[in-house]
Amino acid sequence: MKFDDKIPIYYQIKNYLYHEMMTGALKPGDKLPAVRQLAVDLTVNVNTVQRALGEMITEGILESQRGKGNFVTMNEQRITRLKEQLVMEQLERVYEQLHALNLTDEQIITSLKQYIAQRGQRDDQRVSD
Amino acid sequence: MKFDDKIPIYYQIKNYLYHEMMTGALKPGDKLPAVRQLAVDLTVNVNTVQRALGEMITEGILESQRGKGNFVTMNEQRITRLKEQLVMEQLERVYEQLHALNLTDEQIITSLKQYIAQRGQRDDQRVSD
DNA sequence: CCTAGTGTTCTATTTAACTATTACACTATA
DNA sequence: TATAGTGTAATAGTTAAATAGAACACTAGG
Repeated sequence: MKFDDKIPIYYQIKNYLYHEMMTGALKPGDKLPAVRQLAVDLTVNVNTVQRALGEMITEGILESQRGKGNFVTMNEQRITRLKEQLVMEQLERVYEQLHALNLTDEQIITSLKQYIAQRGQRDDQRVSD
Repeated sequence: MKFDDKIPIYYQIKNYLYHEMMTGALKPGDKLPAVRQLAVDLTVNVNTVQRALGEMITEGILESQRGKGNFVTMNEQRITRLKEQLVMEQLERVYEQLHALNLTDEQIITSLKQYIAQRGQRDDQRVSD
């Protein structure tokens, strides 16, 4: 896995696992790969994986069972709330950044629409999906 | 100045200066505060400031004159391109992140609109501007 | 009971970022 | 020419993140 060296790896691992949960690749109750296996898959050290998982366990998103494995919480509300929170964080950040670049609310929305439209064109050229 | 400890300070300083240029607080040809003064203002070390400025000089956004100071480039096209690039980076990032959270193109635009609308309400309560 | 698979913890080491301090190079000006 | 203000560079020390390696604790199944 490729990492952005501007951001701590354990932090990027958390985001990776969040996304796996949001897209349904990891569902409530699912068992995660073993920490040693995750470390191999992500080409990082076990301790780095453990740090990421440790925080997610503290947050109540994951549940650890010693000797068995790490599991996604069965509490679906927690996952729903997490998704809302992650979306909100992204919106806040992009809004503040673009606002700081002196774009108006209108310009922010317009530029996003344009970006998506252009991206659509670009993707259409690759696959006529 | 407050920094996000997830991101290198020199990197955040670059962004800060970018924003100063985008909002017109720093115009083409303007002289920046002395590196030592910037270090005091931002409560960081001179070397950290220097690292940020050094990269911006390499990028051609700033021009350094030994003994005189650091200046914003007179080449306005470079600044225009920089702004376009910064906006595009933000759009790309938020799009990819929200897409990874399984939102459709439509949902991405809608959620941003909603966010801005809600934010507008919130701001209206504070100041009837 | 033994073993394989799992999570957990610890120590030591390396590396990048940041800091602290000092020195050097150049410019303007009194 | 002396001095103050500026950028530049080098050295040394600190800290957080990441790595490497080992040991410990628990579970399941033969």
